[in-house]
Amino acid sequence: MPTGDASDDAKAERPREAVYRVLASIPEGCLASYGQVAELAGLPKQARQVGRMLSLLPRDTRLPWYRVVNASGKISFPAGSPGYQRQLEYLLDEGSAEASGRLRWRECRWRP
DNA sequence: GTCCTGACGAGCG
DNA sequence: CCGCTCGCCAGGA
Repeated sequence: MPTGDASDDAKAERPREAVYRVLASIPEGCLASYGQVAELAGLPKQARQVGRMLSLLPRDTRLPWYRVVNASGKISFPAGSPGYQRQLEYLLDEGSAEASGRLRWRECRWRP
């Protein structure tokens, strides 16, 4: 076999799994930034990749995607959009946000 | 192959 | 605090 592309497939799925793992490890009541998740997943400087993966998650996923916000400490959906509303709901539920929509940032360190 | 887009982030004025 | 630019990288047209 002239090429070792079989390992490429496995390689392509590694980042995805790593992100899911980190995502699932975010403690309830905490918030993490895309960049933080990317770094913990071994993908430094690739916050956008994390965002893209989250956008591909099925609606019925059990992963706490809503605990991920941007580095400004805000929801990365346009205010008022469906995604924004949904995420805000979850965060209100966990006490990570106020009714006004303002998020309560907490410096959370955890072990993935 | 190139060009544009995107649930981002840091830097600068 | 706001808006703009550039860097990063995967996907789709």
